[in-house]
Formats: sequence, structure tokens, C-alpha cells
Amino acid sequence: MDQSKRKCLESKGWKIGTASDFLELTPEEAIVVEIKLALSQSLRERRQKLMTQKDVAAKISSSQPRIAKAENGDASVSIELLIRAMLATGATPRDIGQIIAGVG
Amino acid sequence: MDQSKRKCLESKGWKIGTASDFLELTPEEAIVVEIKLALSQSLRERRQKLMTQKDVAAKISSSQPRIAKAENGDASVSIELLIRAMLATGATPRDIGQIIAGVG
DNA sequence: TAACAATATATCAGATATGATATAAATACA
DNA sequence: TGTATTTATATCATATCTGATATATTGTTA
Repeated sequence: MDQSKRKCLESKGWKIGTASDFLELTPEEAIVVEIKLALSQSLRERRQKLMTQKDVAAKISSSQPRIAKAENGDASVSIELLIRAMLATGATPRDIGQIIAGVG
Repeated sequence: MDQSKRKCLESKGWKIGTASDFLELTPEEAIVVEIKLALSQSLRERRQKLMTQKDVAAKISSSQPRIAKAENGDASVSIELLIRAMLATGATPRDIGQIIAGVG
């Protein structure tokens, strides 16, 4: 990973150490990060076509700020919240599965 | 869902209310439960062929009891831990995506 | 431009998930 | 049978994730 991507991730709360790559993460952790970012991106793309962050939040009893963080790839957002938000946009398990399958 | 399945889920900590179906869960929550159970099952199947719960735990800095809970579909286990455990068995994002895509 | 809607950022207390530990129960296998 | 291995259950302090709230920023539209 290049310098700019690392800085980007760090600004969102990801702790990827001082190395210039994912070397400080186990392979499993690195893939989890990639899965989260893929879901995050996809959530934003889907949601923008259909509704506001507030709408998504209401459907899953969350809050607009939390959906903003989800879409921004913030490290504090769980995979579960990302999936719940995706589902709120009408995504199916099939849609979500395909996004995850496309990682790596 | 029949009575026995409901009792089974409840014994694992799932709060599905008093109804005889998933009616007390939002559609999104119900799907999340199904995704967790699917990952849980798949984890056990994959893991048993390859290694012990202790082995999986070591690979992802978790503990054997936690892996046991993951395989038993305990409600306290996050999707993230399920995915990390799957990855520890050698599952790829593609494998995981297919399992999720098959829900519903 | 002004006014409004949408999104981003900051903070925080409460809830949930965590690994660790101890140990019970089950399973394998000599 | 007994003994070792594996898995399940219970408890707990800590870390992480949560929604709520306030508010700043950005974007849109009159």
C-alpha cells in the first residue's frame, strides 16, 4: 500500500503501525479491513441513489452520524453495522456476499 | 420458524421475543441472525476437517472458549469474529461471500 | 445571496463483545 | 477400563462499539 492510502486509513482510526504496508496486521486482520472498506464504499454508492443517511439510520435504529462514519470507513464501525446499513438500502444477502467475495 | 428452533436460538442468547416467528425482529435484524448462523455452521464444518478450536484461536489471538461459542451460534459472537475465524481455517473472501450470498 | 437540507466531526455514557481463566463435560484412544 | 485431548460452560474485568446529542461543515435551491 502506498503512503497516501496508509495516511488515509490512519486518519480514520485504523492502526496499521509504522510500516509502509499491512505488515503489522495478521493476514486475517488485513482482509477484515479490506472487507470493511469494500462494504463501506458499496454502502455509500447504494445509499446515495436511494435515500439520505438519516433514512438509513431510522430503518435500523441507528443515527445519522454513525451512518456517516460507516460510509467514511471509520475504524469504529463494525461489520455488523455495515451489513445492517446495506440491508436498509435494500441490499440482499446475495449483494453483500458478492461484495465480500470480490475482496482480495 | 418452529417452536424447537426458537427455543434453540433462545438458549444461545438470541432475543427473539415471545412470538413464534421472527416477528419481533426487523427484517434487517432477522437476516443478520441468519448470516451469523450460516457462518457459524460453516466455520464448524471447515474447522473440524483441519484443526482444533485451540488452533483457530491461536491464529487470531482469540481463545478456545470463544471459538466454541462462535461455532455454537452464540449471540455474543460478532460477525467480525466469525469471519476472522473462518479466515483462520483458510477460507477466502470468496468462500465467505458465497456463504453470505446463500442466506435468505 | 439567504435559507435549508445533508453530511461530517466531536464527545460521552451505556451496552455489547472481548480474551483470559477455571473447570466441567464430552470424545478419542491406549 | 483409564487417561489424554478436545470441546463446552461460567465468570469477569477490560476494550470496543453503540446511539444520542450538539454542532460544524458542506451542498442545494430559492
